[in-house]
Amino acid sequence: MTGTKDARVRLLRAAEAMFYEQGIGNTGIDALAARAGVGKMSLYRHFAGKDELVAETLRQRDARHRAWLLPEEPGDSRDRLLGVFDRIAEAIESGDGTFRGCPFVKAVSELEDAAHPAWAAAREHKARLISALVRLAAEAGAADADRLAGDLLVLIDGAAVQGVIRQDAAPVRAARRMAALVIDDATGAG
Amino acid sequence: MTGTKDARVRLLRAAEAMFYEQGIGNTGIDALAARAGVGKMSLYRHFAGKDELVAETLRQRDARHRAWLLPEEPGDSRDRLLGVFDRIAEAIESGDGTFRGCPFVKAVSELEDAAHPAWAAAREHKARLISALVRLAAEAGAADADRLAGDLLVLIDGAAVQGVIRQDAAPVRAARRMAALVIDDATGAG
DNA sequence: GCCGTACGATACCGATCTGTATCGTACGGC
DNA sequence: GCCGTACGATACAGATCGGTATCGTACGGC
Repeated sequence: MTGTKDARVRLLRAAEAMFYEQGIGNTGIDALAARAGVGKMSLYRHFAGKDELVAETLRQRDARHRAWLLPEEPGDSRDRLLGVFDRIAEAIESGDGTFRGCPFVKAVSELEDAAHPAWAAAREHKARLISALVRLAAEAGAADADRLAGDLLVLIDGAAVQGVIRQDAAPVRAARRMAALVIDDATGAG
Repeated sequence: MTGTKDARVRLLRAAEAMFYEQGIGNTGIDALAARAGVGKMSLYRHFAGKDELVAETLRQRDARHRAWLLPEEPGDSRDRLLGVFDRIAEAIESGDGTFRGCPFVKAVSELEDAAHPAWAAAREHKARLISALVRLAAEAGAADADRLAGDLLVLIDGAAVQGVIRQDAAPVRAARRMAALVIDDATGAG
């Protein structure tokens, strides 16, 4: 390996940013390698091709994205569940038009072929996110934790999509309100 | 005009289908003209370019899409609002993997540039859909019809996105349940 | 019956795409 | 100190992209 940060991680970093900012189809291999400061052939030395790079990018992002939405912090389970919407609202308000929605939804939406490896990565991410939500829902005392987690994921994705189309956090706050309603309904709180 | 159905409408029909099925970026001009049974030059006789064709396709789809989600039918306003989710669930269950989510969300998600004419078309569609929802929400007796309509749109888009990723109508039914909860909460029903 | 025009077909343009081949080179393990 | 290897750079291949130019033609208005 060279003294530089390893071509592989530089490629993954550049790919993650460019795929998210400009779209996967609109990001060429040459531009990607250039931004990574890497020879084009290094891409094909480390990945089978662009599709595999896309999938690996999402796989790497999975844990980070979940940690961002549900950081490990002490606190009430209900607050942590609602915190997801605060993270999204912050991203919309602080980022100067940088927010482009859930990276996994975005990727899947661009890659029509459900057999694309990115689809598997996206589904795996959503499954793991659901697992985390189920755990918190159970901690919060939900009668049906699975159901509550599924409900929350609908609200999360809805909030992200609406937040993108209108560049506004208002729909996210609406989702947060509904989330509180649904949580309280599921936990028998008032 | 020739005896055929007018090149313009054939192009719009083919474009709408292909853009939705395979994505905008993945649909080439040549393939599009071929599927429309039209010479390639006819496309540029009727539209300024591909971008304008994309936008016009969405503009044409707007009214049809809203009529599909909220058909003009007699009946309780609350039922009509909830019917939106039944339409989506039907589309997922009947279509053999054909459902790919809201066409406007899909287009916007693929076209990064917010200045693309398709963005304006998508926003206009969502605005008109909101107006229709506000009207029904008011009819249903919502204290704050604007707020209820916004909430419902979050649920609608969330349902569509989740329905696509998992090819399953379960998230749509979850959204419908939440919609009922939110409507009753807003109208003081129980 | 003639003329204008919208048409389908096709060849072409320059740009860009993914992926490959081939360099010279600089660094690390032994 | 030498050798293997991972590297950056670059040229190239074959395909496809959006868009233009140029045909011959068939139809409708008058």
